[in-house]
Amino acid sequence: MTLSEEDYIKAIYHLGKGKNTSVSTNAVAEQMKTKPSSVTDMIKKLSEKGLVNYKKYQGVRLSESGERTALSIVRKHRLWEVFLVDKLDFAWDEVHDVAEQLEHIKSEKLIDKLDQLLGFPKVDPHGDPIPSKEGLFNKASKHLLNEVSLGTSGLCIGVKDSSAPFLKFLDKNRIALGDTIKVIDKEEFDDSLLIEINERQFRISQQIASNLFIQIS
Amino acid sequence: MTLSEEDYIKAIYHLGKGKNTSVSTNAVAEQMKTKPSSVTDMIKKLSEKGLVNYKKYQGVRLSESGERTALSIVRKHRLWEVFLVDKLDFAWDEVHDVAEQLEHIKSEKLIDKLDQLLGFPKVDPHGDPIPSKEGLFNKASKHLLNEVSLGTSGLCIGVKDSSAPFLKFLDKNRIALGDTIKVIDKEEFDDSLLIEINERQFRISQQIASNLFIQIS
DNA sequence: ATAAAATTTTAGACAAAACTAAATATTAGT
DNA sequence: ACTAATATTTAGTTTTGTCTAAAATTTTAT
Repeated sequence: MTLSEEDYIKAIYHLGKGKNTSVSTNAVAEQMKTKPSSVTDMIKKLSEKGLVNYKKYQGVRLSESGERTALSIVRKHRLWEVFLVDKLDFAWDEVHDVAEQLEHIKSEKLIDKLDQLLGFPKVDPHGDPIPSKEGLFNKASKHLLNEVSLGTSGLCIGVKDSSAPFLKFLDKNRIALGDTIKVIDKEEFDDSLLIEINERQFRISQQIASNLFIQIS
Repeated sequence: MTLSEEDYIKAIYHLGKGKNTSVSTNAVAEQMKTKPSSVTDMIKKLSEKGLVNYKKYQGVRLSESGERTALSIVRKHRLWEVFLVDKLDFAWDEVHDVAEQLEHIKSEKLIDKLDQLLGFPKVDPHGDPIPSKEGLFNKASKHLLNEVSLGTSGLCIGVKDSSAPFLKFLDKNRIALGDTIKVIDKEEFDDSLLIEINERQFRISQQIASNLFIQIS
């Protein structure tokens, strides 16, 4: 597997996850910041290698083996993120680009030992689950904050958007994974929420709420 | 810098280090396991970028900036080796290939933090010095075991050949860095040595001796 | 000193992964 | 159902790093 092939597999995985449908050429092109024609070329190659199922004009879908490959890359990415935060004191908004490079390192032993060093973590610094070696997830039930009913409280366990600007916003507002969040009130006009975290009450917009996962107590 | 450019810079560095002379195209080709014509092409590119000094038919030599680049790669390689051995329990004969990949990861912060995590080591698991961020070495005086005079004793501080077979041989014979070695006798016929390590006396060939560095007490 | 041998460079090609422009297929709007 | 708009693929180039074969230069050996 070349670096580029791995990037495509990961892109197709992320675009297709959840939905049970195939991924369009254009969507992959946008994700990969490349042109649709380049995507077609690469998809053909991946298809010949049996990593994706592809019929002209019908989009792509990962095959069994493509899925395994994707999960192994995601596993590596997330373990490296944990390493960067737990062992090297990176902030959670600084890890993405480095993990993006580290995920391509080829050594099964390296990843097994890293997993061990980190104490077999189940989630990465953004609360995303780390697939096991066998490609299995912790399917913990989690809810977007903007979708839970008024009065609900729960543990903040993850973010949907893990871009640096959003994570920095959370830091600035002292919202961290592990905090208990309670939804006090909802404003009908703009769907903003009044929430309580550690005795503090404040208002967050719908955009913020729709990117925070909580586990309902 | 592409991956390939970095590999060439490193190869030229290793071939030229010590000697104060330029490196031949053929030598680089052999080291890189590629053809001389490919080397010529790459050298031209590196020369345009100011990383090497090159005149047709006269071999190459790293420029100031090429040297800095090489040292930064060597620093990364050796720090990762320490990480693999100290933190992930790799054996010293298993680290090379993985470090070869890790050395290309681009993040200054990553390397600084790694250095800190490891306690600012001065040498890698094979006893090779780790350049500082500024590209400075610990120029500890070390001697090849086959070159010291009879009766000399000292600390085993490094290996010249760090290939897996040689390192495995040392493990099997319970010779490790940090051991005190004394040269008891030398056989004129084949230049083999009778040495003493931890009360044990045994004979090693000239080939072995010429790949062990000691620091004379 | 010069011919033979070895080394190095040039020229021309190829594979991977990207691109642009043009052609083709699908989807959507009326 | 048919046309317009959109999405996708094809064809033909480009760039990077490699290769082979041939030409040029340097070194070695008589």
